Amino acid sequence: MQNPAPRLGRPRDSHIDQAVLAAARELLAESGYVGVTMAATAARAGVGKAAIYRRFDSKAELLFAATLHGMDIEPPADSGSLRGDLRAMARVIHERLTSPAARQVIPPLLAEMSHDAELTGRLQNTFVASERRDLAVIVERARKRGELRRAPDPALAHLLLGGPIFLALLVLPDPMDTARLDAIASAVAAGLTTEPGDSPAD
Amino acid sequence: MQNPAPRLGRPRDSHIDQAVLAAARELLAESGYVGVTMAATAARAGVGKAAIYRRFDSKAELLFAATLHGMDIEPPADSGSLRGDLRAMARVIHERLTSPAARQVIPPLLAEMSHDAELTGRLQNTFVASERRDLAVIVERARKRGELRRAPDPALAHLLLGGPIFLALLVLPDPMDTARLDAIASAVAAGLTTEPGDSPAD
Amino acid sequence: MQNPAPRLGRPRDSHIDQAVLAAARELLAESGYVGVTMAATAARAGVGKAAIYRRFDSKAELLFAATLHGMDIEPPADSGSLRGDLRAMARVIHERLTSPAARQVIPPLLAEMSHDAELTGRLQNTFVASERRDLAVIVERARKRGELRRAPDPALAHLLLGGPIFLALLVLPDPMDTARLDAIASAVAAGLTTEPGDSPAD
Amino acid sequence: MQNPAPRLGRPRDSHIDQAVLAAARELLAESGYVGVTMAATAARAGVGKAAIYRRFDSKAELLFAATLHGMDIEPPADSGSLRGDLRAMARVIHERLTSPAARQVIPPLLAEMSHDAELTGRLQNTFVASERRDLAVIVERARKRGELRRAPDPALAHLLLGGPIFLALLVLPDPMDTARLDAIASAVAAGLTTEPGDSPAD
DNA sequence: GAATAAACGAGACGGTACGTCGCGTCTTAAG
DNA sequence: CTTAAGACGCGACGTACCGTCTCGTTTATTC
Repeated sequence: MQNPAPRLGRPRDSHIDQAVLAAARELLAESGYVGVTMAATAARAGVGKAAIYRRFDSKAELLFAATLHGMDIEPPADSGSLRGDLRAMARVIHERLTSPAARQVIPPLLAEMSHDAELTGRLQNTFVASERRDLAVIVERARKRGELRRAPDPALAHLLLGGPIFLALLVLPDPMDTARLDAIASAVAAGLTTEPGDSPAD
Repeated sequence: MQNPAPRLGRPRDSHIDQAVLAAARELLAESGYVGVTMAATAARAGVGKAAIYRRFDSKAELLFAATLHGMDIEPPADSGSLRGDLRAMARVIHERLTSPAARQVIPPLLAEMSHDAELTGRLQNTFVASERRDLAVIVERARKRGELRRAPDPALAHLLLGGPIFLALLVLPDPMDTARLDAIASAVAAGLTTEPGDSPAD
Repeated sequence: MQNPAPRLGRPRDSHIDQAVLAAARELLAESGYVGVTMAATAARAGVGKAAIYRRFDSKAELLFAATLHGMDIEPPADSGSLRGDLRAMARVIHERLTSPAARQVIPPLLAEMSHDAELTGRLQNTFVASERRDLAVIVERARKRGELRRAPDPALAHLLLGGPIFLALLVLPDPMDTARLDAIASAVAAGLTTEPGDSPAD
Repeated sequence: MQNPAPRLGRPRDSHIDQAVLAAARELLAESGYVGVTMAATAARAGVGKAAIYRRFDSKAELLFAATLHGMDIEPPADSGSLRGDLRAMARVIHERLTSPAARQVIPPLLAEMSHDAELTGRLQNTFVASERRDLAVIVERARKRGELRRAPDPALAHLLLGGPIFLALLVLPDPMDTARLDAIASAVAAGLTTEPGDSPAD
């Protein structure tokens, strides 16, 4: 995305924003990430290519905005237990990652990250930051509940919970079922609950 | 890669295999995945493009072969405990994923997977299958040792252990340190050890 | 150019006319015809693009107005001989065509003529018509003087005198010197003086 | 055009040369210079754009090659008189300039000359140089015949004869008829025959 | 040893997306 | 109604890269 606030001259037509994003989503669904073309998107939206490039610096930014931007996750409700909270959280994370659009778009965007710092920031912000924030809440809740003696690093919790989902999305052929999702959440809950010193050998 | 066995005519020059792979690795280090060009690779190797395409079906296959192929992981030694085995395994997985070449190459290859079934198989075989096999050994060992009452699904173990490492590689800016790697392994060990029914709410 | 006479609402700011033309001339000198951009001209003049298009229909019209319009040639003084008159006329024509601005602008405008009838008319009026008129005067003067038995077609005279100057401007690398200009005028004078039937073979 | 002589690798397909030039000529006839598009030319020729750019540096070079290149004028036959030779020469020049393709292409190419030195050379070579050469022959023939005491500068002769034709082509609406062409040639013959000192006032 | 078959270096080829740029029009708010 | 600013539709440009094909040449195996 680009700078949002000019106050002089003709203002951006917000209908175009919507038309472009919609066109991009349609083409993505029809032809996949590679099949989405700036020219085709412009044509589908009834818009000039320049109008797109005025809003998005690149195809990657466009498709990010069309699919992932604003897909905020809701703050997790208190289920009464750490494990319950993690299960809910796992489902939320999973859901967000496995929408058809997201499945199409995430791998190429991850590939783009190496040459696009701005996109990198955007992706990290969308996924990592918000999820860590929510996990911090969950973990703190568990500590207050007495399930945890000390609240572990939310970043660790995020890796433990989100990592398996992420890996499954990217390299496994078939989507995960709820049972497996719950098994992951349970294992993470157990892993977080057990103190580092609890195990016999260290 | 392609079929290896014609027996007529001039045989393949095996020097070329090496020269091409070396050239690809050099260019990858210099310019990143996108910067690697088949033409440049051929030129650098002192070779025609056809000689490359005779060996590799596509740029993706070439770079896979140049960086990831044959990077087999050694079967994990018995450390005496599940947690110790997982720590060793975590380090092995991490090491393999974070070589400079692998970091450059993995994201684009993941993106390529959607339109290249052969590559998909190759990647899954290299990463998922071998790691699952090794984890199966580890888990079975722990069961025999008495650490686990029932051996959990190796696929689950793989997701739990490999997922966090994978996620960190792809979306986090900085590499993981050993402490975090160990923390992950410990948490996974605890998660696997705790029976599903042990927790109060299920 | 466009219709000059609105009488309602805010009157045109005549400072803008000058600023635009000056900006166009500056940019023309700096960057040549192609390098002149409507946007850049507007910016240089401190003016909106609309203010330019309100005055000129196109880039071609603008640059015509900025460089050639009003460049009227003075009626030729009587030098006492056809040859003298033609020499004076040749210099006038040459001078008008070889100002730096004119050299930059004439070839593109000639190219534009094929798709712009209005511009065609303007150019023909500026160059052909006025020069023919003046040549008609010169030729008629020569007839009265007795140098010519019959006044030849002024259009022919114009082609004979203006053509060589034009050709030199467009395709020759270096500008013409006065000697050559005089030689051309002399030859044309001789050519017009000699009756068609004077030559042996016809 | 570009360098003609590689001896390694796959040779240029000369069918493509012809197909591209033919396509360019067709499109030129259908849509005019501006209407000719590199993409359309490629499509029409059943060829990739790169194959065109490999042969021609720019649209201007392509259209030059498609219309004017190789349009050499034949050496003028001896008609027995300077005037006859000039008439023949005038017709040859006129004919070359007024083919439909040439009429379309010459004005834009003249406009391109200012930013394309190579094209400038090509055009000067095609038109100026060859015509001067032929005129030198004609003038020398006339001198030997005794029609001229001294052979005038062929460059001057070229300006006098070619200039009017050129001017008529570029700025006059309608094509010239043969009568006018002959009148020009006659006038030039007379102009060249008359010695500079013959006229009363110098 | 000649014939065959394939590999080889070089680079042309078809195709196609990219991002940029300019033109001339349109849309604001301000005057 | 004019102005400054600048967004808009359109569409061409020239570049780049992919993966394939075509040369002429080289190098083994097979007849």
